[in-house]
Order: sequence, then structure tokens, then C-alpha cells
Amino acid sequence: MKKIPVIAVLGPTASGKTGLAVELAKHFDAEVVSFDSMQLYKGMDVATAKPTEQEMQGIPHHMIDCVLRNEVYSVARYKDDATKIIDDIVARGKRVILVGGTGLYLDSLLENIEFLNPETDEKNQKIRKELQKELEEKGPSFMFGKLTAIDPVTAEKLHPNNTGRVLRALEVYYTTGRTISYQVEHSRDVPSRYAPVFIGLNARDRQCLYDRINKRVDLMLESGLLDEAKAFVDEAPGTTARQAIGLKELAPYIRGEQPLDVCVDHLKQETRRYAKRQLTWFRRNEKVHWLYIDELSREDLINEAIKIIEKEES
RNA sequence: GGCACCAUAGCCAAGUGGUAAGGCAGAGGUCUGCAAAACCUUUAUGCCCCAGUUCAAAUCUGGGUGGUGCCU
Repeated sequence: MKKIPVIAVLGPTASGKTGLAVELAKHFDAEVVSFDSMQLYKGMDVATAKPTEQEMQGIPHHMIDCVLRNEVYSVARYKDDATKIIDDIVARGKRVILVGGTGLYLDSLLENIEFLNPETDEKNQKIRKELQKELEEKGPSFMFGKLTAIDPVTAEKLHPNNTGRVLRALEVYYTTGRTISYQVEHSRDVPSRYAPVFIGLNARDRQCLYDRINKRVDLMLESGLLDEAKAFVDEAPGTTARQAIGLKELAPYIRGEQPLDVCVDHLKQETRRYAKRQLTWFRRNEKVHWLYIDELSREDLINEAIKIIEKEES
């Protein structure tokens, strides 16, 4: 079967992915599919820096603004939903540009990773709760010991303090009867359907990226981030949406516990750290063609990207 | 001008004679169903400067410099 050619624009937050993606979409007659774990949610427009109508320039954007904030969403659902959308775009004779910052979502989609047990399963929920309780009562090393007995391969790779992953591994075993290492081994049995070209945006000078982030946070505040955060605090959204940077950091100010400037500094810092983590993820992908935003003009950036894509695909 | 207190990493900070805790920030990394999450690793040949005491000084002594507070 012929693979679907896709362009993936990736990079840390505030590196200019949105703008580049739209330009590439215009050039290649493509539609944009986002891989961003937070832009998925309705609302939260300012905090997640969703592209505005104006920024989209008429290019259709998918996987944005399509999930309710109190919904539980995750990689597995993303992969399924995005796959369908891509098929639809391709069927209409258009090309696909993936843009975003959630590395896990991108990889799961492109590498067609198979996830096993259904998250909504009642039995699964029950077991999860029991494990959580056991962790609180007996501590992380006890749980880690359990995992070592069941799935030494996974235990080997995890740190005992990483209770989230340890519990997840146990949960998978108790609900499916299979270890997570077994799952990992077979998760790529179905080969990838895509032929991706990766364009990565980064700054040579880290400080340049950080300056952009700081400035963008100030801009977000001017665009009504505080109002958005207030609504967010009142409604207590679902587990995933709650993690969004930009809203939770402002909560102490909204509750009157901390001055605004302290919260804003913290918010900027969290965003910078997030950018760093994104880079760590993307850097290990050796296929990424990196372009540096502090080295090239906007024009050159676009032209360079087009050149790379055309060369890769020829 | 006098008196008192203080001076340790980018920041906060422990350490009163035995070879520089910890936290934050920074940097690097892990990642298979909450991933904008969670977790890991790492950061002072040196404690304001000079001289002295001592086997040994961030720690004690003297002087200097800088800061803070009070008094005049």
C-alpha cells in the first residue's frame, strides 16, 4: 500500500509553527491537522494560543476546538480521531500538514501505535481506584515491587518515584492480563501508513525563545487570559484540560492568595520549562530538519521549508 | 560621626575548627491511554578582600571593603 505523504511542523511553544504551517498549506494545497493535546478543547483559546480566523487565512484546521473541557481525552482517542480526519482529507484530494507541540500524540499517530484496553471500561476504572488507594497506603516502593514481580522489563525502565507510570503498568496487567512490555512489543505490528517529512522550528539562542515566550504571555494577558482563567477555575474541567498551562497558574491570584505579578512570573517559567521538555522530545527524532528562527527571516524560513519538503519527496 | 548586626552558587539559604546541607532557577534526559502531565540526572577546588592563629579556618583574631538597622 502506498504511504500517505504528510508534512509535520513541530517545535517548542512560541516558535512560530502556526504561521509556517499556514504558509505551507497554501503552497501545497493542504489542510492542517493539529497535534496539540490542549488546543483540542473548546474554549481555552487564549491560553493555548489557538490560531485565530485571521491566522488561518481560510485554511481548514482540524483537531482543534473539538472536545469538551470536562471530557476525558487521551492519545489513543487522538490517534483514532486524527486518522479518520486524515483519510477524509486525502479522499478529497488534499494534502495533510500536521502541526503541534505534543510529541507523544504525533508519534502515536505517525507510527500507528496500537493501544489496547478501553479506558472507559468499568472494570478498569475500579482497578485504577484500588491501585491508587494501595499507593496511598503502602507507598511507591511497594507498588514498584509489585510491578517488578509482574513485569520486570517495564520495571527496569521506570523509576520507582514515577508512580503514575508504575500504576499504569499494573493497571494494564490487571485489566488485560498482559504486561505493558508485551503491549509495547506488539504496538507496532501494524506498520505506519505515513511518509512524513519533519520540519522543526527552534532557536539557536535559547534566550531568544524564552524572550518570545515571555512576550507572548504578556500578550495573552492583554487578550483576556485572566477572564478565561476565571471561567476555568469556576467550572473545574476534566483531568486532561485541567493541566493546561496558563490557567492553573493564575488560579492563586483569582482566589486572592497571591499577587498577579508572582503568578505571571510563574506562568512564564512553567511555559519555558514546557518548551524545554518539548525540545527534549523532538530532538531525539533524527529525521527532523531543523530551521532556526533567529537565523532566518520569515520569508527564508518558508522557502527553506518548501525546499526541504520538495527535496525529501522527490 | 558612633554603636549593632550581616556578607556562602544567578536567587533564597544551612553550616561556630575536620575538608561546603537543602530549595528555587538554569542545563541535560526518560517517555506506549491524564503528556501543557509525571519522573530522573546534574550545578561552588570554594564561603567579600588582606594578614594572622592552628596540623587543619566559611567557622577564631586584627584590619579593610560593602550592605542593613538604630543613635547623633
